[in-house]
Amino acid sequence: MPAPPTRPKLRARYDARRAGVVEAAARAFAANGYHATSIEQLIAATGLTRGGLYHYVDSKQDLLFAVLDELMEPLLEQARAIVAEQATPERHLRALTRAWLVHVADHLDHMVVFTRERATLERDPRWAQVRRARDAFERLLAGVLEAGRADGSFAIEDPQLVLLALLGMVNHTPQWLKPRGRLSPEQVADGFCDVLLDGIRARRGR
Amino acid sequence: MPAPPTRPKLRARYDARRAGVVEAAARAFAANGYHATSIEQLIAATGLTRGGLYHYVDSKQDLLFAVLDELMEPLLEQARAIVAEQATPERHLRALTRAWLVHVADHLDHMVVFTRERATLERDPRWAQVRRARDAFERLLAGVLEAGRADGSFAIEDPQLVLLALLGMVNHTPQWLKPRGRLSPEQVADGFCDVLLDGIRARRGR
Amino acid sequence: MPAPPTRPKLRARYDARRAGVVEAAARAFAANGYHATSIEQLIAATGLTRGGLYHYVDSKQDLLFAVLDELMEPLLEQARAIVAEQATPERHLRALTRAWLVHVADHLDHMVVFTRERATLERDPRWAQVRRARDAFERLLAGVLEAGRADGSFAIEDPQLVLLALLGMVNHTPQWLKPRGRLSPEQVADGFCDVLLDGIRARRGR
Amino acid sequence: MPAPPTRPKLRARYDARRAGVVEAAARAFAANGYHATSIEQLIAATGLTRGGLYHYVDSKQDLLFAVLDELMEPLLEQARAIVAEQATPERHLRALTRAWLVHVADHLDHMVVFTRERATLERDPRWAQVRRARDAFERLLAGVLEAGRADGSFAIEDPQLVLLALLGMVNHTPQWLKPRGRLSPEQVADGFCDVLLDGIRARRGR
DNA sequence: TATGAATGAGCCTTCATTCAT
DNA sequence: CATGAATGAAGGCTCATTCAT
Repeated sequence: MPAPPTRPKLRARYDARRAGVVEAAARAFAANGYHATSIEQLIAATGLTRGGLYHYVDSKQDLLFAVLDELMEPLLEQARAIVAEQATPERHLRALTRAWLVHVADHLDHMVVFTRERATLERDPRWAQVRRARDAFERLLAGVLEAGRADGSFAIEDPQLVLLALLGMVNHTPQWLKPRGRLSPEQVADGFCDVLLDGIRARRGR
Repeated sequence: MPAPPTRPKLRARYDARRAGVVEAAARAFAANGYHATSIEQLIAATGLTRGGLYHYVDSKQDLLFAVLDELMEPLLEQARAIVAEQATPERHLRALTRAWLVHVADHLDHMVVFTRERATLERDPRWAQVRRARDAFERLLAGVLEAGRADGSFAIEDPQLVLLALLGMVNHTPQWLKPRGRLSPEQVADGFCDVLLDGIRARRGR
Repeated sequence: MPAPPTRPKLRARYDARRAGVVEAAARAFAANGYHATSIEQLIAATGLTRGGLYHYVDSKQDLLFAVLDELMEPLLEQARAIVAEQATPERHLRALTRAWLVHVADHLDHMVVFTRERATLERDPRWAQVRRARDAFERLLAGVLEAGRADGSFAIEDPQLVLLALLGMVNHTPQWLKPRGRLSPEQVADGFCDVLLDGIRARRGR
Repeated sequence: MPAPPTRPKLRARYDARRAGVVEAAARAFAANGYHATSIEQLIAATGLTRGGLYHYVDSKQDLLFAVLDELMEPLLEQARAIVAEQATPERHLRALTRAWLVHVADHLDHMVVFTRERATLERDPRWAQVRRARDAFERLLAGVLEAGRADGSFAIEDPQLVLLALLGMVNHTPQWLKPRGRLSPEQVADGFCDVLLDGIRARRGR
């Protein structure tokens, strides 16, 4: 991969093409898995030539990380903005879950790649950065749960387990959520929060 | 792969060795991913030679399905036995979740392989059988939720969403559950059921 | 095998190299048999590398069919041109046999491969096309014999048997014909026709 | 291959089984080619086990030569008996061709193997013996033609070419002759001799 | 800048044969 | 006698990547 062009006009075209490549890679990796996706398929999907692809990309692994960077960083930013606002823990929890699920729904391919290729990635130093972002996001969630416990609005026995339950619900989502399915991402988020907050046991007065 | 021996003595040894191969494959596939695991690594892990491995196995993919068969079929059998017993929906739910989580904890590698290699497998006809078992298990869970709704013990707005929430919690488990971790599989199961049934909202009288 | 280049200059070089590969394959397959010829031998014969060979060829079998396509199609074309001309059946027969034998002599390797690898090929769908060409050629020969019988110049009891006799003579030719042997292909063709037409029995007035 | 048993009773069973193996090998080699036939297929065809097969056979190549020995030696013996009898060259020629074609018809598989696997065999010292038998047979045929020329009954311009024509006709036969086809081997032999002797040109007085 | 030919290590699998039991 | 587990070299093929043009 030669250095990207510096003149703005060329740079714009370059960036657009690289984005297209990453997009195509996300789709292909999600559909067939990273290892089972060949460079050949990628050039077919992008319309580039063999050599052309390597103008925008250092290596196949580079593409994998490019996909993941599009996933975690923006979500983390949003999440930080949400918890920075003044609100009750429940409101924070609901807002975070909504933003999170919308983001997931907008990046189904990226999510699939993220959860599947952990083994592929773990040995690469760049993985640490991706993981840092994910951990930071999870800590924000944990903080909200803790805040609720502290102010008495949540009755949580094992905070870690509750966090893992929520992570499970949402991270499992890409396995079944369809872009134009019965439920919108927001509805799913609300439904999950309802379950998490109130459970499904029938009670008098509900 | 030649036909397995028929004489009982030889057959026993044969079966034991094949089981060892499948076991090693599960570990390797879970650790590195199916595609990134080479036959070379497998023979190193089993102590067999290149050709020797193919006495017990038809192909690498055969091994993948052997791993999955060990996962789904026994769980499904247990689950059927549980729901066959007379009990309240809550008891059924708790028992199912316990059995399920214990099984998952005993087959962490298998689970990791199962959730990760879907793309690898979906084109193979044997996948249909694995999927059928999984679907049957999920239908048992759905049936229990429905029974609770019918007898008024569960207040569920969207049964499918609740089922997906539970599936998410448990299927996500192999990502973090450690064999001798802080919580036993039974504790995790109980914790998940507590959350699912009662939620985390603080209420008077709890 | 990537798609062949489209720019004429590159295409020409590509075609020439592919032809060289097919040529070398014909030689090697004829000398050692298809199965006993390894890709290794082929790359040694072509000067290409392992991977380089696969730029010009899809598979070893592809090479086998490439050899056969060079054999049958051009012969069939020539044969059609010959029978299209106005002439007596004897002249047609002699012209066909000459063209045929010259073609065989120019493609000794291809012929050897063709007659030997039938079993290898018969399961491949491309074999049907090769066979169609061969059948068409044989039908042209049969037509000439029939025309001779119709116009009274040939006295044939069993046309099929005569055709098979001629086919045998010529198809057996690659087993013994040497490129610069005592007899030219034309002489062989004429000799065969003499035998076929007049036999070897001594008669008064010959 | 251990030494064959010497006690007559055991020897008989041994010989019968070995003959069965050779028979199965002939069929398999003819159908699929020598290289494409695996030992696995052979044990399936014979009902023996892997190791059992090697009680009757030294190696796969051994089998190939066993097939060919069944082919050439008996034919040569018959041919010698025929030319040893007092008769005209034409009678000799007709008798030889009949015996030959009957033998070919009874050993279609062997013939196919013989003509196809030349390349496989040529490097083996045992090939010399097979070839010697074949050459001897061809010399007998050549002798008959020569005798006819000498006594004035055959008018032959190029004896070698005529011999090659006849060899071609008959050796090509296994490509199309079916066990219970329209023509018996004897009819085919007679037809070939008719063509070879008298040709197909219409003449007054025929 | 863009091309596509070329690389060569590495992949999964097959196979004839041997030998301890 | 017979078995079938084991061998390990060799097979055909794929693939991410490089580089002369």
